[in-house]
Amino acid sequence: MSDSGSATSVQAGSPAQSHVPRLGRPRSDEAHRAILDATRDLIVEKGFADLHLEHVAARAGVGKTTIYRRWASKEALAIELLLSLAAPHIAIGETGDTREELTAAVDNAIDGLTGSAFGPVIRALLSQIANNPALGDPFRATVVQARRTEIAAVIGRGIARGDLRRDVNMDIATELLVGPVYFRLMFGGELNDEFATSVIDTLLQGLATTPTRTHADPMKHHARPRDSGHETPTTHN
Amino acid sequence: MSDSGSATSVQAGSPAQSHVPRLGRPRSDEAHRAILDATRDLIVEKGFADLHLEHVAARAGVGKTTIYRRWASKEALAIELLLSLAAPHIAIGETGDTREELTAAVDNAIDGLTGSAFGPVIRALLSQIANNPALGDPFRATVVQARRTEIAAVIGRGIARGDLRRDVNMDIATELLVGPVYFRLMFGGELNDEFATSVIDTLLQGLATTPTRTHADPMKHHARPRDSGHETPTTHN
DNA sequence: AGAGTTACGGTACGTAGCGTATCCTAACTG
DNA sequence: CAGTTAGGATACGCTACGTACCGTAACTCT
Repeated sequence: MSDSGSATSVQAGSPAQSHVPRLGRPRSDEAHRAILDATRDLIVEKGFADLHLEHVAARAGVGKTTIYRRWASKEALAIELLLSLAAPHIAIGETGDTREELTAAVDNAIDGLTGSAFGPVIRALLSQIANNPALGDPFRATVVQARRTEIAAVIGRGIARGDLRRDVNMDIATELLVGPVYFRLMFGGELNDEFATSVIDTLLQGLATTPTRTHADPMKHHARPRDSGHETPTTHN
Repeated sequence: MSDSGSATSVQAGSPAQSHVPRLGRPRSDEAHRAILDATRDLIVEKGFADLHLEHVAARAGVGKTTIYRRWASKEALAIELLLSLAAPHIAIGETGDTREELTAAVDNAIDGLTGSAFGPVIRALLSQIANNPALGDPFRATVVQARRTEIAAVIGRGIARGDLRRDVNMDIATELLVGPVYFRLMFGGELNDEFATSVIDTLLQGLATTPTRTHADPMKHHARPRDSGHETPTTHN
């Protein structure tokens, strides 16, 4: 198993990478793709719980052996599929308009979940991601991290433009932007443009640089929201 | 908790409720509890995918038959367990302080997920909730709906006190409050008081009555009494 | 060209959990 | 008491698991 040389635990690594011509018959890229495609289709059709490698092998037209030789488990196969599906839905273009870019962040997440196989696959793998570090860690290290970075860049640009508060917590902001999307994915609700707009509308009031020092609100959160025991911004009424 | 007799589709119902003494030997409450407890322990230990009813039966000290007589499937058993675990973490007390109550909403979610078996169980069942209507529908109809209602009440009180904008969308607000919690549950991150405070801090600026207008529906809602029409701070620097 | 090496698809195997059926016993009603 | 329903236990056929083995295919090295 010289293949596992760099592989930490889960991933098999695509054979196309190895330019070093190893001994013996090389692994078939065709089989690799066929297996991933069959896995994708079967997860979408039946869900992860009813994904059986014997069926994958049959649909992909390969032997069971070929699958087991490359992936240690159903989960390992699934995470590679998941990562390959997630990639196209991360990047956010720079338009110069902060609101547009933030909306794009939410729309990106929605599109990924509704417009491709990524949605069904991640839905099927949520529990594994949340529970199984062998599957969750690579996902967090790539997909989640990439999205956080992308959104942080958007927020950074928004701050630079003067549109957003300078003390915005990037992580919290990311979670506020994307959390509702995943909430609806799990617990029901439409995932459409109107939803994205509402999230941004509601959220921007907190992210935008606003003259919060109105008469009603005695400018509590200026730099650090945690110092000086926070009296509520709840007004007296 | 579960009611009696009316076995709709998923639920089996606890026999304790039925005051009508039906014929024959009554079902054992003791066995019922033992099964649910064993299910909880095994889900926490091994996850839903590796939950096997034969193991549940063995650990609970009952026959497999007894489980199958009461629950139609592994999922049905799991949803009853889940609902019984979720109940204690929904209600939000009325303190008169809007910020406190909103924080309580987030803390409630966090406490439920970190301080009881509910967290591990729901983590294990996320995929099922998202994918399997037999499990997801009852969950949404009870737990999710209850939380939405509770938070809507908090927001309603905040509006009445003049602390929150009158045009707040209850659903969006709920998702913004709780979504980040579930996001971290799935994708990593601390679930503690500091996190809750940050979420509220960031979010309140959007929910609190502040003289900011975003972009959509320019002024179809109530006129803004306290401030002159402010420009959108979000775009076109 | 031939030897060596590795991957291929296919098949067979023991293991494990599924969900059902069947058994006899236990508990409760009338 | 008979009638009815639930209890634990066991056995069954089914399906998928993961491994081992087969003969063949593809590639490298000498």
